[in-house]
Amino acid sequence: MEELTKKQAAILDYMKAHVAEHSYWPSIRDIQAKFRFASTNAVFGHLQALERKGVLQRIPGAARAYKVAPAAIVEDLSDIVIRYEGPDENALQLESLNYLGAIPAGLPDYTESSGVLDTMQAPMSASSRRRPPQSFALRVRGDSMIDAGIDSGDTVIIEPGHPKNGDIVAALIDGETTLKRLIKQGTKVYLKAENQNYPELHPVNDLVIQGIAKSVMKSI
Amino acid sequence: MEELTKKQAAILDYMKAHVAEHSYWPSIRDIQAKFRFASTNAVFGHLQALERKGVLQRIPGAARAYKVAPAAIVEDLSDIVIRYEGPDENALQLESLNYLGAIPAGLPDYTESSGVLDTMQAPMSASSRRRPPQSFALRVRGDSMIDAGIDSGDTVIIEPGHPKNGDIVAALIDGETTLKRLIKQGTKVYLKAENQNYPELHPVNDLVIQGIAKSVMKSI
DNA sequence: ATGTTCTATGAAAAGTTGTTCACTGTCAAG
DNA sequence: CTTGACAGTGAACAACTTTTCATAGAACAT
Repeated sequence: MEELTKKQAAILDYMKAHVAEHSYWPSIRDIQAKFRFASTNAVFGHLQALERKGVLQRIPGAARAYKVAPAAIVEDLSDIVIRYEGPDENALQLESLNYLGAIPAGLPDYTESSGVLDTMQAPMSASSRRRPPQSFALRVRGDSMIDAGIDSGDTVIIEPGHPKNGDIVAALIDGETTLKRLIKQGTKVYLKAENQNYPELHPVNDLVIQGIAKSVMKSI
Repeated sequence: MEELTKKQAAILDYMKAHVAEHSYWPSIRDIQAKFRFASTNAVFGHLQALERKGVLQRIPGAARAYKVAPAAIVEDLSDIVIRYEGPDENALQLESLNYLGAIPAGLPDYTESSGVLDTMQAPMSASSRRRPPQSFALRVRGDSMIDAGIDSGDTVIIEPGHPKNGDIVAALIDGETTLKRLIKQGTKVYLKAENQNYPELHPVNDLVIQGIAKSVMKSI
């Protein structure tokens, strides 16, 4: 796909965010005000560019009427399965995958108060690939978190942040990503599997928290 | 919630369907043309009524700009009365269901190339996950699907498609989106709640399937 | 009877919105 | 050094859209 410029990506992001928040598209003048353009034509040009590059479809003459292309693609994606090879028998094997952001704009039954789009929209704001990652999804392999309602095959949404005691975190240990509950006891930090067959705590020294597990997605 | 008149419900349905299909709201004239009103003011009055009854929020002066009240979301499903106005023989056949998913999705360049609408960069290499571009999420309110593992507060991912017998579908009934299991018995179609407290089947004859529930997302 | 709500028409006004024209400038590629 | 893509200003226009006004019949409850 043709590359978007910084401004074009910013405008597209704003439009998506506006739809997510208000459930309807912004007008050209809304965008103009947001980016402090002195002319509506500045926006107009960007929208034309976005349409020419195939990421946005305008409906000529119609107000606040757009469609977003179903793809702002990261092309060089290679499948990777994280295999656990260390001594910890309880470590989950996690497969990283793209967060699915396929939420059509202006959906019915969405309001700003629902909170649904906020959850879903967060990872979408990182449409620019150069920005640091925000949230992501991990597919769970293994059963060491079944007592927390996380089964093998589920997809866990990981968001950045400082974990509190008791949070389920994605942690990088020995180069492997594991999903466990973070337990602080005094100055010590443990990772705890949520499976009564493996109740013991695992003390760790060199720990990299990748994020906090906020929600789990299960196939029906 | 105050009861909607038949016309009001029909207009609200159309508006939701329009958003689901086009990703932007219809204008008053769009609605006028759909219902063959001779005056835009007919629509205007209905929209005012819908707003007064709290199911729709208009943004004064703005074009194609609305919000639907959260009360119109999947609320307590047990309270929903499914209108049944014909003899049982007239119950919908599965093949004749009005399916909203036949959407000219997005732009031609990206219809089939990738199922990912938007991505973010995972901390590791990521594998893409296919996903229909017109899927969306609904937050569930109510407990009538708890036996299917769908609790109040969960977010259900709805994907377009032709539902098979036994699928859990999001259906638009009387302006309300409901989540129930689709049951076909002979030539009749029922919606079934997955709660043993409400085991009976609900025959329906005016049904719009918005999509099939594929997965459920739970907060941790 | 009477007031209210729902429904609808028809025209016009008022405001919003998309679009076009003319013009200027930067920057990287060929 | 020219070409093309990108970014922007400013004004004006055309179109679209909402909103208001005046008017009125049907259904319904008080």
